Amino acid sequence: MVSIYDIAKEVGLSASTVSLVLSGRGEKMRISRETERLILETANRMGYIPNMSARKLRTSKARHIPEIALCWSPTQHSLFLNTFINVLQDMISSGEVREMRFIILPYKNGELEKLESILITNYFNGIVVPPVFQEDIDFLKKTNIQVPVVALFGDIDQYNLVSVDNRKVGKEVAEIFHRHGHHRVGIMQSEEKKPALSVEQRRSSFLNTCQAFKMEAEEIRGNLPGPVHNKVEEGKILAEKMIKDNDIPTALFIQNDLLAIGAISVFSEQGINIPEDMEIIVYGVNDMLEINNPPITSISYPTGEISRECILLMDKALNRPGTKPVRKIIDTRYVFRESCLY
Amino acid sequence: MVSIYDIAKEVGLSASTVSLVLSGRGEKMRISRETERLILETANRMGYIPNMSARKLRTSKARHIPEIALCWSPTQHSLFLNTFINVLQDMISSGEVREMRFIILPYKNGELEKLESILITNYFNGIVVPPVFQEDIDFLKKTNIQVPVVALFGDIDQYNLVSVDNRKVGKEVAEIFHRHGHHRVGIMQSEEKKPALSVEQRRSSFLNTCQAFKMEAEEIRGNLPGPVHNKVEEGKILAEKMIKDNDIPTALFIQNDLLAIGAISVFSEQGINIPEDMEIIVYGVNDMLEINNPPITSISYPTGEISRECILLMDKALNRPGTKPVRKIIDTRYVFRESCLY
DNA sequence: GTGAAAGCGCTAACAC
DNA sequence: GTGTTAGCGCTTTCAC
Repeated sequence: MVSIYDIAKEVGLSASTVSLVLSGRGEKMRISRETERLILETANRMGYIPNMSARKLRTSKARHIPEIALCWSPTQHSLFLNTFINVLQDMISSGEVREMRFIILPYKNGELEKLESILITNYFNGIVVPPVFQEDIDFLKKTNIQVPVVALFGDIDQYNLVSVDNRKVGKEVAEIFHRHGHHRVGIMQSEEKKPALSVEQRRSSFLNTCQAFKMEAEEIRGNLPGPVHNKVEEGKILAEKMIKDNDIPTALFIQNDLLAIGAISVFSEQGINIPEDMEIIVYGVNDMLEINNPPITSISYPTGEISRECILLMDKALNRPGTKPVRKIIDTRYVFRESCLY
Repeated sequence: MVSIYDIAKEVGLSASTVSLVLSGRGEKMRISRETERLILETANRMGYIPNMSARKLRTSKARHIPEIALCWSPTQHSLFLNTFINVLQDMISSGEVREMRFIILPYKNGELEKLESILITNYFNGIVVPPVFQEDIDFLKKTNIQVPVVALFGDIDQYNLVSVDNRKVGKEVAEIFHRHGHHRVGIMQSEEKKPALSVEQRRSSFLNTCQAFKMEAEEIRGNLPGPVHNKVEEGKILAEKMIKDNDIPTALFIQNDLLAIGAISVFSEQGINIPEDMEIIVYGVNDMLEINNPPITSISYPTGEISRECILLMDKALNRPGTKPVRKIIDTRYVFRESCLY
């Protein structure tokens, strides 16, 4: 990497002159226009990029602001990151937690491992990571990270955890359906090559509980015409298949809000009455569910609280490094509406 | 701020011993258990937080990775940030642009100024900022930022710009309505204390064009019962007001997807036929619009392209600092559906 | 087992 | 106008 010394050598001047010019104070310090031009040009030609670590180290009179890596995968719910940022700002400006900065480290589901070299360099004061696949969890388990880690999913002993209890959600939905006297229920989720582990946990727990209650439980599956990027569309396709196969359970658990919106629109078109013919509970949050006719019962991932607890935990971990990891399970929020009353 | 020297002095040992212990290599270097415990405890008690700038500077054999500030306000569309991250990852891993890291700097609409001290310290290799209110633009205009800046909105001569032409959108929608022979049209937007400047630009341009075409244009306004956080709900309220006042134009431009979903659900309940009684064009993107009955014509903010161009521009600016700022205007994407055919 | 010292890239005070 | 020098906080080599 090219430093100001390289530039200085190249143009036959001292590093301080180069520094002066590059930080835009050449004029003020009365560096000659010719020198200035030469330095700028050379820096440009040599592809100079200032090393912010050096600059910060040299000039910061104030304290160092902790830098936290925020590993992010595309399948996180889009609302989550926005919420996280809002909550962060509120908590910092209210003085509830110390100032900290989040650096985005993108990764793809199942490929968290690719960030290994970055994460183990210890170039961050902390790490926030929502693992999605088992591979990501396995990677975290086996990797020895020296800085505080807050995971947003997964069973990893050595790190802090803020999460929801997905198994409990699956179980509870089945219990509600059982309490309502259903004998034939269904569960619908997106047909991805590989589902997120959280989806899988809710699913298996739902199915197991149904079995325990002797309810016939069916998984809604459909052959999709190639990859479907649009979950609303996918919901429609799955619902159409149900109807075609005359496979209509009396209660349905839909694992995604967009999927639900698509499916429900088909049900209402096809004259399936909700909740009379079929009760519906949706995991996810979407204003649409509320204004649907009838309004749809939903269980939502508490983005605000998760963000809040995550930031709180990171703050504590920064202040008291080496303390035992904390596991914080946040309750999901049930909003009972007409599609499936309590 | 407390450094390893402070700790060393406190425990009466040398900085290198402290460093060894704190970086978890005490065992390997056969530091005594007692010393180790003492150092750890003292560091904890004194609130030691490692200075990553110093660590990076000292240990990085590799080149410095540019650090870009990403100013983010809560009103940015939630999908945008996710898209940005995905696009970023693709572009970096494909080698299209150099590696760079984004640091999130949250700000509230109109309060970008509060980031001034951070932004002018030059602690970042670049800055990406989507200003929302005029105050934010004014702040950027008057502030002398030394590093490359890519703005995602606003007329600011000295910085790069990647944006859409909001005025053109407003004008074009009015033109479509005129071409379809409408005489009485309407525009609906969220009743916020203070609208984003982009919304305002589309609005005034729409209204001006309507006037030029001698179309009667009406702004849909409603007294909301207190603050409405839910835009779908707000859309319903506004639509209900239209119906109550018997104020139904033959063509309507709705400036937000969620607003539209709420409004349209009311229209269809109340027997207003789309497009026969009223044509509708929506600014925004939502899978819902596509599966509505009838499907809704929409104009979407091209998050992917904007992200792409923004990252491309930043990459160029890093490689060639001091080159003239570029203004890149991206076309919005029209998807004509039944609610208003081309 | 622990300490001394060098040096990462940069800025700024001061010297000339 | 430009150069010399010290030092930001940390890690690491080498010495003892």
